[in-house]
Amino acid sequence: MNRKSGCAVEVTLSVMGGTWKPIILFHLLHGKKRFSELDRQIGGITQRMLTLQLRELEEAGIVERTVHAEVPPRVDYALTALGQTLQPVLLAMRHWGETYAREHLQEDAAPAHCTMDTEAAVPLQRAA
Amino acid sequence: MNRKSGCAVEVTLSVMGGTWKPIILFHLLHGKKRFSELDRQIGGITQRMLTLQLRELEEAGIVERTVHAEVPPRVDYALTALGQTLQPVLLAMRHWGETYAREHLQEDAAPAHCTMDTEAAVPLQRAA
DNA sequence: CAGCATCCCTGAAGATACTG
DNA sequence: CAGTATCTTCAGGGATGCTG
Repeated sequence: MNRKSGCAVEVTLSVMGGTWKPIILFHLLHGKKRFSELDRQIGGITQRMLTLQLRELEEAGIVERTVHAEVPPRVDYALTALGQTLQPVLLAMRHWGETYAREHLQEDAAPAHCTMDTEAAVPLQRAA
Repeated sequence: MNRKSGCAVEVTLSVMGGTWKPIILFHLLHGKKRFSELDRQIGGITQRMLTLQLRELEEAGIVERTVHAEVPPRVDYALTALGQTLQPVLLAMRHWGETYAREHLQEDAAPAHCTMDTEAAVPLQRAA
């Protein structure tokens, strides 16, 4: 746990900070996803990174990993109740990014898989 | 600009991501601050890092740098109107961090300089 | 399919010293 | 006071190949 100056912001960062975690979490807001789905939907991530990040999120109690004892193997990941509470943060980030891109970058909006209906996605279970 | 998978979240991250930027921005929510004030209030950051991060934020149009032509030299930093729009994101992060720390880390809340009255701080100028 | 193991590399961040 | 200038370290991340 990294708490350089003891700020609550850093606690959040230590859990969902980094290059990939916010993106992974964002895709999971949609609902549970399989490893390969995440792999495909998040362009550019390596399997190694995806695995590592998912493990860290799992250890922080943010995502839940379910292994189905089948052949071929199937594993899916979903946000835990605690993970759901990150929704406001993630949505705030997305909203800001969209506005910034639109008003300051003059680029088109994010592609469909990112502009997905997250507002109407999974309802918050613990507004904390 | 890093847009690996084109997500709006990444746009936000590219602007306010990293180890120090959120913390710096957080301290600036309070109002304008001098270089040395930030240096002191953010425990553990080096002058070099502080300078670098502030320059990047300045270039992104998030903070404004004001040089006072005096002796001894004085420079202060403040959020621009655009920077103010990050408030919701920052506050959401802090709020989540506080709750997480309280409920899952069983540690005391953040120190005073972080629990500062940011809710009542500078009002949003462009809710975007 | 999901994911480890290995090796490698870059770039973010730190330490320290100096200056207009 | 508010930075620069160097040098160094190291962890985040990439590529590839193998396996239960």
